[in-house]
Amino acid sequence: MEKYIDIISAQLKSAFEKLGYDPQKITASVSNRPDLCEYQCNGALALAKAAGKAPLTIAEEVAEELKDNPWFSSVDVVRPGFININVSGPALAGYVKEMAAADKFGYPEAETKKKIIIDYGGANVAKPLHIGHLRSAIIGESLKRICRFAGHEAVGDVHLGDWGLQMGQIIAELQERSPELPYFDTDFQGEYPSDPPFTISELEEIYPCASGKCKTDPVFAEKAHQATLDLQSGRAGYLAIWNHVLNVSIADLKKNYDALDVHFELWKKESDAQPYIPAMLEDMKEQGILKKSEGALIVDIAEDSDKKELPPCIVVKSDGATLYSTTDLATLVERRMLFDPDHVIYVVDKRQELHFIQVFRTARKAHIVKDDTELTFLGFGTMNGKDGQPYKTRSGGVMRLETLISEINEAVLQRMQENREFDPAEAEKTAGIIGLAALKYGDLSNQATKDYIFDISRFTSFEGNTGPYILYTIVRIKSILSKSGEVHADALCFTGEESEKQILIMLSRFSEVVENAYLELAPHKICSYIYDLANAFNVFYHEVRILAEEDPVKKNSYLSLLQLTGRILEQCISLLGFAAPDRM
RNA sequence: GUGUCUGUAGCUCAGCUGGAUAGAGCAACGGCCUUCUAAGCCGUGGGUCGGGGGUUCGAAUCCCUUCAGGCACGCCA
Repeated sequence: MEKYIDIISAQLKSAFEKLGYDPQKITASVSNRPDLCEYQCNGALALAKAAGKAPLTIAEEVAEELKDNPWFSSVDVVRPGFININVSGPALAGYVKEMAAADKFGYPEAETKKKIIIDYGGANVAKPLHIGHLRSAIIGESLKRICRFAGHEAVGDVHLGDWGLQMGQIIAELQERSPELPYFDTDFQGEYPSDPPFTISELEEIYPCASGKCKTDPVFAEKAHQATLDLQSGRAGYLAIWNHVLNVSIADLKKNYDALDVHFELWKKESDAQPYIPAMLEDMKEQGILKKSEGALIVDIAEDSDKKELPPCIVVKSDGATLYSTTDLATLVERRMLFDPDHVIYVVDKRQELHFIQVFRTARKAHIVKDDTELTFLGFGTMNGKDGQPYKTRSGGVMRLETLISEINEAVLQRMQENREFDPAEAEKTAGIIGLAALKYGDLSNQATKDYIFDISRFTSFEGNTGPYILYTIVRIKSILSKSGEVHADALCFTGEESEKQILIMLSRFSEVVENAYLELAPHKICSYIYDLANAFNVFYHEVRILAEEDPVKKNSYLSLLQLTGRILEQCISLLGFAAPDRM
C-alpha cells in the first residue's frame, strides 16, 4: 500500500503542478499546530521567491484547486502562506480499513531485499553479562526485528570475544589450581574428559581472579601470555580447555539472553575469523597497502577530507601478533564468504568509533568488502546512574544483568500487588513480562547514540511514557475485545468522533513511522509513535463507551478500530522486542 | 592540545533534512471511579532552547565564535 502521507502529498503535488509550479519539493507533513489543522504544507512559502509571487497568493490558488478533493475535508490558507489541511474522515477510515486487511498493515514491500548482518551483544566468554551489555542487546535485537519487518533478511551475530589474553589467563589460573588435570600433561594421548572441569560460577570467579593476578604478578602474567600463544598455535590440551570454556559460557549466555528475549542466529566467535587472517594479510600485502611503521604493519587510512589526521589501522603488532582490528577485518572476510551481506551494522559502545572508522576504511581500501556493501557503526551511549556517572551498584561494583532484572521484577511485583490480587504463579509471570517492557522501553525510548540516565524507580513507576503504560493500553483493549464477541474488521467506518479521528490518523501513520525507524535505525521513533497512539486511544476510551454503544454500526466500527489499534501496538512492541500480557 | 559528541522546564527526555504560540513524562497544584482495568483521563503553574554573532521572509534546527561537560586520540578490546 502507498503510505498515507504520500497519498496526501501527491494530492498537493498535483495541485501545485496543475497551477504551473514545480511540485518537486511539495510535501504534506503532520501539523505542528494540532489546534489549527491535522496536516500542513509549507510549499507556498518555499516557492514564493522563485515564482515571483506572494506566498499567500500561491497558497490560495492551491487551496482553491483542492477544494473538492475527496481526501480532504478542509483546506485553509493562513497568514504568511501556510496551507492548513484537515483530512476527510471517511476517506481516512477507508484507508485504515484497507490497512487492517493488508499484509503487514500495508507496509510497502522493499524494492530490493537486502542481506543484513547485525553485530550486537558484545559478550565475552567466561564473563557474566552485566549492565554494560544491556544496551547493545536491546538495541540490536530491536533493529534486527525492524529490518526484518522492513522486508530484509537480517541475522544477528553475537560475535563472542573468545580469543584474547583472557583465555590464556584462565588456562594459567586453572593450571595453578589443578595441575593434575590431563589438559596440562603434554604427553597425554587419550581423550580429554567431556565434562568441563568447572561450572559457570567457578569460571566467573576464575577469570577476574586471574585477570587481577596478571596485573600484580609478572610471573603469572608471563605464564598467561605463553598460554595464549600456545592456545593460538594449537596446543591440544589448551584447545580442549578453551572448548569447555566456550560450551559452559555459551550455555549460560543463551540462558541470559533468552531472559531478555534476545536471540542470535549466529553464535560466531573471534576465533572463527582467525583462519582467514593469513590469506587476508597476504592479499593486503599484494595490494600494496601494508606499511611497516615502528615495527608494526599498518594501513594508512587518512583521507583529505579529515579535519584531523587519523591514526593508521594497525593490523600486525610489532611482536608479530594480530589484534582486534585484524580480527574484525578477518570477520568481514568470513562474512562475505559465508553470507555475502549487503549491509553490516555494528551496535557497539560509541567509544569504539575510531576503531570502526579504521576498520571500515581499511576494509574498503583492501577491498575486503564489496564497494556497495554498507558498513554502519551504531554507537550507543553509556547507561549512567542518577549522578550522571556510569551506573554502579550501591557497593560500587558492576551490576550483573541477572541482578538488574530481578530487581526490576521485584519492583513490578510490588506495584502489581498494590493494585489488586493476583494468583501467585500468574503474578510472577506477568511481572516478568512487564519488567522486561519497562527495561526495554526505558532504553529504546532514548536516542541510541546519547548517554542516558538509568533510574530503576522511574522505569518501574509506570506512569506516563513508559513500557507499562503501553502494555496497560493493550491490556485494556484485550479486555474489551474479550467481552465483545466477534469483531468484523470491515465494519470500520468514520462515525464522527474527534477522538476516534485522532486514532485513525495515528494508525494511518504506521508505515511511515516504521519505515523511518528502519532508514534511520532509530527504534526510539517507534516508541514515541506508540506512546502517541496509546495516548490517542486512552482519550477515546475515556470519552466513548464502547461496549454500551447501542447503534450496532458504531459499535462494530469501534470494535474494529480497537482491534486494529491493539494489533498495531502489539506489532510495534514486538519490533521493540517485548510483548504484552493478557491481564495486568 | 587535536578531534568528536552533548548542552532544551526543578528532574528525565522528544523536537534538530529551517516554518506559525518550543512539546511530553516525572515532580508541584486542582478536578474525574454506581458504568469497558484510575498503571487511566482532564486542567493549572513552570522555558533568555548554554552565551554571542551571522545566513533567511522565517532559526532550538544551518554557519561562525565562545563557555561548560562527556568521550576518543598506534601496537587493549
